[in-house]
Amino acid sequence: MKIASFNINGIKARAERLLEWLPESGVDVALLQEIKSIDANFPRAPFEDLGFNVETFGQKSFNGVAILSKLPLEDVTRGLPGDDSDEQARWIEATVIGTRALRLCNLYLPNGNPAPGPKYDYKLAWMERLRNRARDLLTAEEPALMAGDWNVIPQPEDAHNPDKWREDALFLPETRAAFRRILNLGFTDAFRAIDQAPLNYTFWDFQRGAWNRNDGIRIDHFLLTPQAADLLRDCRIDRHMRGRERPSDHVPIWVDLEI
DNA sequence: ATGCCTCCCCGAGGGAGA
Repeated sequence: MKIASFNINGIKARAERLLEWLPESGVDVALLQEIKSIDANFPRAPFEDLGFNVETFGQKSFNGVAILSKLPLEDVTRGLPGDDSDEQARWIEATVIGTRALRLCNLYLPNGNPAPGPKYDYKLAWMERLRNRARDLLTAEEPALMAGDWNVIPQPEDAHNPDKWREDALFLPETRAAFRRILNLGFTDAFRAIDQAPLNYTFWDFQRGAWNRNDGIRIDHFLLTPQAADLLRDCRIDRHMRGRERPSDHVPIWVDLEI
């Protein structure tokens, strides 16, 4: 089963790219972030015509996540547990059944800039809630994954120019420590399990010709439970998507699981 | 040193992104 994560930076602006990439890539499941759309305005029909089931958790203008799946999606839940007052649409879960069940958690982690400040406080609090959900996933001892735009640069080799990011919410020591606290519960960073090389990025800024200079960062990640990691066949980044017409600033990353 | 693009809202120009 091939499962991708893709921050599309607006479904209306990216529907065309997405509709050509889905058949090309042969993904079974696509976890989308930043749909920037309310559920009612998500253009479901063209994706359903390609054979995908569509589950969305959107909001007006900002954020918003969605799951496209060729297999039926079961037990869909919306919103990260732990704060009923949180109105930002950044988390959706569902189960797909292959040769066995796989729980999918699709996340759009807060950016957190400027740091310090209330936005950074929100990011760290959100990561603490995420850690609680992650712990419960491990307790189940089943194949599960948490994937999406984590807005975390885990290590210096995950940035072309790490010094530029030293004061940034994506790379501050406290951010990286919070990410490690989740990872060290017992998850596998799927990309690093497959490829340890530097210069592998998933985001390049629109400005300053970042793409042409490969001035990128690796911030889109797949974290696998041990039972999912046992099934990992491959994990790759579709970096060619950044060079297409009217691209997102992120590109897809995908895993192939033997399930 | 610097938000230099691109998206959203909508129908001007500001907020957000990372």
